[in-house]
Amino acid sequence: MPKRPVRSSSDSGSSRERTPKRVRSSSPWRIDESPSHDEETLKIHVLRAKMDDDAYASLVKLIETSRIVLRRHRNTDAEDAEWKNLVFAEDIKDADVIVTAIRMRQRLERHISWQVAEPAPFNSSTRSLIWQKTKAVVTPQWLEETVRQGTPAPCGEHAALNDLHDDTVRQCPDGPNLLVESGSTTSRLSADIPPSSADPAGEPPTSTELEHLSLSHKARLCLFRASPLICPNQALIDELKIIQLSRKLEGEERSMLSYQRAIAMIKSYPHIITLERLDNEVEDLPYLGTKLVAMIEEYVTLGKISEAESIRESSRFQALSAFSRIYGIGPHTGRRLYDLGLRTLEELDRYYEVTPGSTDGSALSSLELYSKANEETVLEETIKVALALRHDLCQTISRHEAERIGQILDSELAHVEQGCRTLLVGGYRRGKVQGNDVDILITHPNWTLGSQKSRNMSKRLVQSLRERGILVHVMHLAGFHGHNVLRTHHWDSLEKALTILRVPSAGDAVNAPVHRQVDLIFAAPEVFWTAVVGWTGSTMFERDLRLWAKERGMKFDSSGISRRHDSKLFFPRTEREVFDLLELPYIHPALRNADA
DNA sequence: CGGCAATACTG
DNA sequence: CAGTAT
DNA sequence: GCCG
Repeated sequence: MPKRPVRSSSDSGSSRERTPKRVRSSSPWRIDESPSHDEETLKIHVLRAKMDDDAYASLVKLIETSRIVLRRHRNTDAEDAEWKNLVFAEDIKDADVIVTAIRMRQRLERHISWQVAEPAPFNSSTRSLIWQKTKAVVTPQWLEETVRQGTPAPCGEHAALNDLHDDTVRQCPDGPNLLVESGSTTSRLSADIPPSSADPAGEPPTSTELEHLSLSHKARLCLFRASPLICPNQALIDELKIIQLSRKLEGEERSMLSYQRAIAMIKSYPHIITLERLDNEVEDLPYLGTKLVAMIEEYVTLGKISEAESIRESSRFQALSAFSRIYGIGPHTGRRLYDLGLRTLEELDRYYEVTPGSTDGSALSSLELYSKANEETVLEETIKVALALRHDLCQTISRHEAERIGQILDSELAHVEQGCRTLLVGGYRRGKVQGNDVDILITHPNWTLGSQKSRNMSKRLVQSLRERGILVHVMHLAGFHGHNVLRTHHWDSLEKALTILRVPSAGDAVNAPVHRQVDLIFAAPEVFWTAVVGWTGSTMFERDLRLWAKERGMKFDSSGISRRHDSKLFFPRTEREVFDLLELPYIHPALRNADA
């Protein structure tokens, strides 16, 4: 039975959930699951022999753009994972893993000998033998599979040579202990090959043993697929994304959703789409209907999608997409500004700064709709700030800086209220190395229902940050009042503050810090793990979660999980319990990247 | 042909 | 209610 | 735009 008894409110402090080992950062409360200071790389060399240029290039690209997690234990908890960047090793001697298409020992030795022979020309065959035994030697499928899953595939399944099978297994970066787990991971592989097997979405596993089995790139919901950060068809996705964005900007919500779903589908498709694969398999995937298949075919044969091209070139699209990057300007406002003749952000500057008293007649008159000629509304103020800071806000934020911002917040929190815990969520938790904003989830053990204690924490923190000159602007401050519900003693179970911060960087006292958008989410301890899942994303993953929950008579949102008929609330005590409760297979955050 | 995530704030 | 944001 |  996946269900857990529900613990009621106040004593369910999530402090129990911390893994005592592997707490490395300065704040003892920080849930430190993927710190950069612990970051390592997994070096991979690709033997060029017996591979055409395209295959070689795509493998190298796959390596260079990927990031994976190693799991230490059988039941993967996010807190027990370690990130590795994949890097391409020029020199085979530096590699931890060797990828080759060669399947015969004699040929392999020839190629490996060359490269070893260079620094140590004599006795190369002996030498090559030695370090074959220090590295895993695997097929390209291992790499594809690894990237697809976001975590190392079992080397035993992909050993390039039978002779070296045992050495390869021993040297596998997922470690010998994971191989024991296989059964699941391994047999899931074969799910690719036969078309067979019922759609797992229709019949979810009830046992955690079957979790991996239930993941299939053919599933309708991304909850049952593995969606890695980068995928083999990224260029195609970039094209479709243009069309998707265009639909959104033009107000075609539904069409936009279809593209988003198609993109998510492709995102979890583990192979490069060729014409052959398109005919055999891809065209039957969910959400790839007539129109999308036609576009994919166009892309596969011509290397581009004409509609995407023309959208890219259209000045309307360029203007609308630029406008919509400004906080507070969405599709509708963007189109109206465009209709007023505005085309660039510089023109927007003038618009929002010049109060619409009178200037040139034509366009400006209708601007009165915006501000009632008297007070500057909050929205306008926010738009002005966002416009003024756009050069900062558009710069991407490195994971390193995101983590640093998290640390600053930790220390700031510490003197606002003792005992806070924070967790970096959003894209960074899914493994992104850069992003446009930073999402930080905050909780406090004493944050309980009846007690006023540490409510208003958001306000106090905001106040304190403002006094220190760190907080520049609050876009939006919201007390997210739980489920309206009757007998829910839950009032402030979740609040959020969307802010602009300027965090002084440690080493650099010279340059002014860049303004960053930081979303602070405050969750009561009972809903902490629900909030974690709700704020880790990706967007499609969240939509599918809610969809799935609804189909099963449950209601999911980041401030709580409840049963629809009786509104009974559930308070999962780990992230995994959230999945169990919804009868879903656990998916590591790194595999929730269902958006482009 | 209806439905597509769900919720809160602003104006 | 429509629009925007998460 | 696609699904049930």
